[in-house]
Amino acid sequence: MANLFQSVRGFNDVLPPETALWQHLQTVAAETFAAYGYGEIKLPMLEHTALFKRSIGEVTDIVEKEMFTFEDREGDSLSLRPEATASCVRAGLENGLLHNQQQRLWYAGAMFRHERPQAGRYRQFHQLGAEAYGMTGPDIDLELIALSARLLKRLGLSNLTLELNSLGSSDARAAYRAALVEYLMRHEGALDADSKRRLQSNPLRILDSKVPQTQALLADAPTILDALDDESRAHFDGLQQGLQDLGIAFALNPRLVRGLDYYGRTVFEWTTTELGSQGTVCAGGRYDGLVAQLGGSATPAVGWASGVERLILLMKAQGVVAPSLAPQVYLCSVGDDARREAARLGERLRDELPGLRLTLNAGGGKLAAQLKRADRSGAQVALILGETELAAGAVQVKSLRDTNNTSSSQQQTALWPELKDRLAGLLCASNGN
RNA sequence: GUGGACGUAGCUCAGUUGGUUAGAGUCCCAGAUUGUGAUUCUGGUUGUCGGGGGUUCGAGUCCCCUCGUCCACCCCA
Repeated sequence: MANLFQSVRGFNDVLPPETALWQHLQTVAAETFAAYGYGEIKLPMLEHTALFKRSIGEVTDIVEKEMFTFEDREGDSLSLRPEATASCVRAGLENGLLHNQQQRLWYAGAMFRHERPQAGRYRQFHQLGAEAYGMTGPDIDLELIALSARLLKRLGLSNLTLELNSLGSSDARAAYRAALVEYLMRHEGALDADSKRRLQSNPLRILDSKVPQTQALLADAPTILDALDDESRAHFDGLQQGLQDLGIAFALNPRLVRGLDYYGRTVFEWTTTELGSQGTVCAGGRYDGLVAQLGGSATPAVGWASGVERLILLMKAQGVVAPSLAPQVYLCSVGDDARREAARLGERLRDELPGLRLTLNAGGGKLAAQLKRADRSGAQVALILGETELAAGAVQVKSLRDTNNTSSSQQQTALWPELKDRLAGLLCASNGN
């Protein structure tokens, strides 16, 4: 054990039964995206490093110190994607998806960031995301938030807070940034070291500092919502109106900013207090400038991404149970002839009932041992095929779960042709939960 | 990247101020009726005490290094 290989730090295996939750999440997400007319886009995990520098921003933490970057055999600098929005825009431009048209896209996949691992934060992690292109008004911002709200709800999650802010136009943001810097400079002595450093590199990030002293200082700082330009103001008002129309509760948070440079106007986050310091479960916003910045014609865009591991963690914390993938039927056999017939019977039942989950006993064992495996497998019923049953063309159908039934209903003999109907009834019953 | 806690059978954990062949529960396997599980009883398997080095007559217990997990910071989904 000690000598075995270990996985790379922060790169985790996901095992059954947890994978059932992942499958459930994937299914619900695909259905929800489809319900809003979003099409799935599959994007590569590796891109030219320059794409991320250009989109996310040279001086962001992600680009400066968190990317898995390396040279390939030709000497090109490549990076494992730290997020998918840049790839999505690149793919949209490269495939002509963004030229004078609207697009609604979603993606799911692994992302890579070289951070110190922690629960809910891994070096390889997974995101689900949605992006919409070519729509300027707040209606599409609203749609994306409603979509995220529906997804979270359908996953069975609750106690989440939607935080909302607007970063305004780039001009308004620049003006606000200057005002904020000016204010903070006047109180520079009271700033923590990190914030002082950010004063130069990325002053807006000071807004979400956790240092109490800095927080106190920010209480009297100018707020970005007061600095909004008229157009952004109207856009933001429209979005809030829409959220009220749809009954989606939100909390305005003028300190909500993003770590990626391309965001402007609407930004939002779904947060929870049940996941320790990794409380953001879904986040996004508008990035109208990015398409042009990556070489396309000016194209408005909005999107969000959600951390799958965090969603799974929260689902577990809130007791969400995935539909069971455990076998419904476990087929036991006694004796060589019966074993061979059982294999045939198993295949036939799977032919007749395509949704059936049937485990065929393998590796021999006495009947007692086989039934023990049947029980542990989670199956509803065990089928027993021994020499007597083989001769009669029948099996014993033994219920493993109904404890309060009479013994006669717990085990009955059924002829092979009857099995399809017997098990079909079982399928309906167990799909219900 | 910074600070802290932790790392003992597959799993959950106990191992007193360093002292002989390292324990429990669970799981797994076998038996307790010859073809009947989940309950019960009996027996059995499993560990280089995360890895490496050091101190010591003696280290799971102390020291150093290293790897990993977790928490907070940081960052963000």
